[in-house]
Amino acid sequence: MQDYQPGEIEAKWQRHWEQTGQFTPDLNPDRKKFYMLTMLPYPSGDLHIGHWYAMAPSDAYARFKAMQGHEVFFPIGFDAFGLPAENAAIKHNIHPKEWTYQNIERMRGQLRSMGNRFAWDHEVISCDPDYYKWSQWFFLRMLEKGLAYREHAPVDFCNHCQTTLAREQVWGDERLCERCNNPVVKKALNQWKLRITDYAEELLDFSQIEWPEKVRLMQTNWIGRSEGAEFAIAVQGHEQSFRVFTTRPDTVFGMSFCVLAPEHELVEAITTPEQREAVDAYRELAARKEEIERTAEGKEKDGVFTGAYALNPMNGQAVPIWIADYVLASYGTGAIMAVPAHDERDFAFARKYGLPTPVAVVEVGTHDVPEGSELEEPLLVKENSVMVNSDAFTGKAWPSSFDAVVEHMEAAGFGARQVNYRLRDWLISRQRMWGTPIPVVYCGTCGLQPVPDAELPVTLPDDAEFKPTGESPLKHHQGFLKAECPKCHGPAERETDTMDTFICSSWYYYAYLFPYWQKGETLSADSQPWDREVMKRWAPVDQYTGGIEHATMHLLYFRFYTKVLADLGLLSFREPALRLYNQGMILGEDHEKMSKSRGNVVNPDELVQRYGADTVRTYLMFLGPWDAGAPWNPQGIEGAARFLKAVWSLVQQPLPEAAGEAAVEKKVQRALHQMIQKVSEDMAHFRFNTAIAAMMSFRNVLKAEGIGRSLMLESLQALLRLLAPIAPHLTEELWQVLAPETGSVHAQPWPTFDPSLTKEDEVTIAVQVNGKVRERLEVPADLSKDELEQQALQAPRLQPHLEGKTVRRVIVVPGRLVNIVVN
RNA sequence: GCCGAGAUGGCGGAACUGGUAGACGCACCAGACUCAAAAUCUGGCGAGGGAAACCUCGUGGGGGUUCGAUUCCCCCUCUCGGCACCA
Repeated sequence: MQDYQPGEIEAKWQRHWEQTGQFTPDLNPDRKKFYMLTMLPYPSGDLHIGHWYAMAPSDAYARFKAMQGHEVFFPIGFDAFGLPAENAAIKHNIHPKEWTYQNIERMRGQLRSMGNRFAWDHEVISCDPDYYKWSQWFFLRMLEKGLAYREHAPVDFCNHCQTTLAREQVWGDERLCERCNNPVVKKALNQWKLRITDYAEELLDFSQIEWPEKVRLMQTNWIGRSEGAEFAIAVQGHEQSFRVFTTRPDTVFGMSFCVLAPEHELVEAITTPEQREAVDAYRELAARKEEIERTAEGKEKDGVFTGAYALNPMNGQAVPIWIADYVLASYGTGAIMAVPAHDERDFAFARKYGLPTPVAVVEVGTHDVPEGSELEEPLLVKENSVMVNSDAFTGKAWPSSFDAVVEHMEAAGFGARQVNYRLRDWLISRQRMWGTPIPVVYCGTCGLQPVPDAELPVTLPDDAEFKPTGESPLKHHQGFLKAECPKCHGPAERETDTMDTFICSSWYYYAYLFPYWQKGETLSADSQPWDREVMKRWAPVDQYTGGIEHATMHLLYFRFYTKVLADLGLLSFREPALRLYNQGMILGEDHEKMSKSRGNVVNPDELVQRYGADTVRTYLMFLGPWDAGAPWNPQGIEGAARFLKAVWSLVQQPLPEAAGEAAVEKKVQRALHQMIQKVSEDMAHFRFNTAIAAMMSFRNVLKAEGIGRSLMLESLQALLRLLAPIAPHLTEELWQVLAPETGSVHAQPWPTFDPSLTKEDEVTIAVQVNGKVRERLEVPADLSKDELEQQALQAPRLQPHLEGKTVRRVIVVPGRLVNIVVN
């Protein structure tokens, strides 16, 4: 018998599968299609065990679906733009393109060693001009529709990476850059944004997709919808008024002051001469605070009185207008009505500055309405609140209190119902070179002009100079910079900002179906980015897999993009992926996140060298539930290796010659059908760990003496087919031993089970006395309830526990247990 | 602070709809094979008590519902993830 040599057989089958084109889908299949997608990797240079943990189980699922009769498309590509390439360029004096393609070449080999059924001939690399030409084309369409716009506004800027960042890329309390972990600062710049907020409402609707609750929740919170009212407040003695947003219009009679954000446009006009100095000083400080790193400083609220008064539109009462930086310029209207009696922040502010805290709502059923001055903490009631001290509205209870006030505002014409979102428009400008150029030019005469479609793509120069200035080399590359105005043909300057790389990954799953579509062809506004018929047949993605860390970034952007593309008339559906599964994270041996500095990184290449890809795959899937992630155990992999070796020897051994023993065969057959059932159910739900456990158990059953030739053959064939998605090479090699005439194991149908054969004919019944197991009885599975009760009551080992006691009750659960209640 | 997930042997984990807790694997112990080791095979393996039969305890802690709770309810502790002055 030959030894199991994974190195040889794995390389052999990988070559064979690719040469025979087994994994290239038929785009016009006569069977049901299945688009399986795993998040595309960034070509950092080395495949990490985390890539394996994400991709090998995805592959197993794709293979499982294929064996179940689907035409499966499981593509792969590279998210190839990004900052690391530029950093490498500066450090090693190599063009980012060169660095990136070298890495891709290396990672292709590593990815192939995994044995995945990737459709390599559909590979897409996002830094290829034939790819980003379409990113630019989409951008131009969005520009026409007003979905892309340029704005001068304060944005988050990372000094280390020398670029702006989207809100989603700024992390944590300390507001750190997602990439380099340095604190970001605020900077006012001209920046390109996409109107994702136009889609806020639709993005909250998950009814068309089956996504994990966790992601839906995170996206919902991120979008942050709140219902309320917006209304105008006049400034006493001024023409101007300002608008405020509130979720509690029913508390409007409790307004005792107003607060404007320091940047609010009205501050200048309404500040009185006496307050001018204090207000200016505060505004300056607030502005600096945004520039200075916003480290964890005390969160005590402070502010300054403007000297002006606002008139409560409900009753004409004058209240002071303050400025304070706890009111954000970027949310709502940048101004609030402060109702300190019913809001924690307003309360703290009011107490600090001695402002009144009048009560406007109380809990239903309150007899004595408290005096505002007596409050020790704000009165936070909503669902069970009733309005008090509120003129004609007194006595109105939630939720009609809300409606009554809003209806009054609408009738009187100073306010209306309003929905606000925390979601901000997507800032896509990056001051980096290694990204998709934004296809616009700036002309001294004509201003901003889009690059004509026929001139796409605007390509990156191959000869840019990389200096450690931190600035994008595009800014100094005359060949790139100089352009002709498409309108007046005078001299113009190209936009040097590039697009956020999340733009590339927002539509890559469509590009996979048509890699480098219309390569080299001239475009126009009427170009078609894909074959509509094939797109209709294959998209959207049936199953997407990837890490949860993208919940409010990529996973939000790509839903948004699909909706935009649908509105551009390019797609006939509005969600990119019907089902999503988020795998967990593989941790180091020390239960900590893997990192070079901790020295707990596991190198997959070494493991493949030592154990073979099949063993690595099997172990990764056996570790635990896929969505939970698990720590790596260097010894644990031995278990997977032993199991595969055992399967190897089991199949390589000569089949038994002697006839089977009926009793043994019955047991083995039952175990076989139970295994098929269990593995089928588990695979369908990504429960690879228990599927593998079931196969291990079955292999233990196959050790029994007395299994006849045909049952052994049937058992091994079933086992190989069930194991094929997990250990594709080993099973392929062994399949050629058992059934070479049928071709590849991966082309075999998934085994089916006979439910009648999974049933046990004898069961173990636990017999309890007062809930404690005292005996276990082997009885026929179909034994009647009464007989079961009788047998249980008579069981000899139970008698000492029944002696001298009265049987009060007997609970019989057929097939499970008998519980005798005595006292 | 708010929202979400979780806590089971030495370790990773399993357990249907409330019904025998610890499947499967790792580690460990003993035995077989071997001159020996590795590999492989066989058996054992939650804790405590007992010569044994067995008994008691045991799924983060406390309480509750139930004949019966890892599973349901209430309170608490800890861990992880997300958000964070969002009016």
